[in-house]
Amino acid sequence: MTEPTARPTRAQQRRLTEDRILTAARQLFAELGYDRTTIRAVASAAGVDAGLVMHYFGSKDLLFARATETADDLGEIGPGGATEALLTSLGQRLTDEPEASLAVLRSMLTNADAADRYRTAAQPQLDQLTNAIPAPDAALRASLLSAIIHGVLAERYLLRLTTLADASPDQIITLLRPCFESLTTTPPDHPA
Amino acid sequence: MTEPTARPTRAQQRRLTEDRILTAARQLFAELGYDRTTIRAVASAAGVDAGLVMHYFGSKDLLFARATETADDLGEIGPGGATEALLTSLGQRLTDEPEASLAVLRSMLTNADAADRYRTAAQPQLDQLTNAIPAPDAALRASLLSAIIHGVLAERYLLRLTTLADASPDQIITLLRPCFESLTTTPPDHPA
DNA sequence: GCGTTCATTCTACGGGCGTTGACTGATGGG
DNA sequence: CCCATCAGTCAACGCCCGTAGAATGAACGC
Repeated sequence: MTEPTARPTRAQQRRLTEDRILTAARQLFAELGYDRTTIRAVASAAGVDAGLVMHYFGSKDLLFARATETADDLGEIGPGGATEALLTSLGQRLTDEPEASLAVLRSMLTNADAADRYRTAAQPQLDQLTNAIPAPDAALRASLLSAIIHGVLAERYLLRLTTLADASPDQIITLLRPCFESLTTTPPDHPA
Repeated sequence: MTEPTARPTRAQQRRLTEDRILTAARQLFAELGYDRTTIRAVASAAGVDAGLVMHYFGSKDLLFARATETADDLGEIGPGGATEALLTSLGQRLTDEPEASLAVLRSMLTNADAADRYRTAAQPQLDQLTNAIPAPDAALRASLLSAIIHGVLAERYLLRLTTLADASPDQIITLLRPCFESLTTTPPDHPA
């Protein structure tokens, strides 16, 4: 009987190496942004040669696309449940921010392709959110909510405004709840 | 009598050229961010040689610092007037966003040095805002307000999320007012 | 066992970058 | 009128980047 951990098959090895590369890439893209992240740096962080990264991923752009593939979903949004769905999602992203999400966030701003890719990927979620908001300007409200969430994440993780970086997710969520509520619900009509 | 527009003195000429360079730099930094903006591109947009830009500004970093010098002030904030002060300032920036401000916004999110410089520059305003908020967690509230504003500006001008890019300042401000109010005022106590 | 596939490395290229310093020619003060 | 000053150009540097392709040696199918 062969040791189970003995020698990885070639396919396993390949998958392992690709994963190491992707992990390193996510970390560096998140930390430095697209431009300042070099293939050589990714390779060396993953303990391989730059040529291998090219061989496996084809180009820096493709590596970036693979590294930032992400499927953060809001899940089902019941009617009126938009606020809680958003707060839950935000809470998660404030607790353990996945590197990939940060990489997207940072790189959207420097890489036009990343921005496009993000726009396309985020549209369904934005639509879903829009549908959950009972207001004529639901689409704009949804955009504002998205902007607020990104703003908070950006200042916490990218800009590292200390007050915001040190705050607990609970504090932030408590303060933001009324905000989200006012945007997800139409105020009772009382004209002029 | 000499023609007033005849021949600019050497000092005038210098000032004019520096201005052309700074304008071009602001535009490019805002559009492309720090890394993708090259001195050569700035120079050619200003109609001069790259060497001249170095000669006048010393380095790319210094050029960036000069191009993004900005003094957007909130003005005096009376007690309880924080919401209106913020909305007014936001309204202005939604109407005619100056290039310099966009350059800062884009670059601070993608360049660590720019982020540092911004943090320092913005601290006084953040403090001012903090002092205008009557709550124990005023500092965090101020940070959140700043995050919201930046989030909205970023998605409107940098990411160009269409819904947000097309909306009128008034619409945005109307939707955001309750948000700002909930963050600048402590809700009436009603424990447990 | 053998030939092939494939993970991985090495070397090298062309290009663009920030930056430098020598150069040129107009300007302007004494 | 002359000479120092200064706006502005030009060519070159060293560096690092993304990328290509040949070389190597172990893993694997037959």
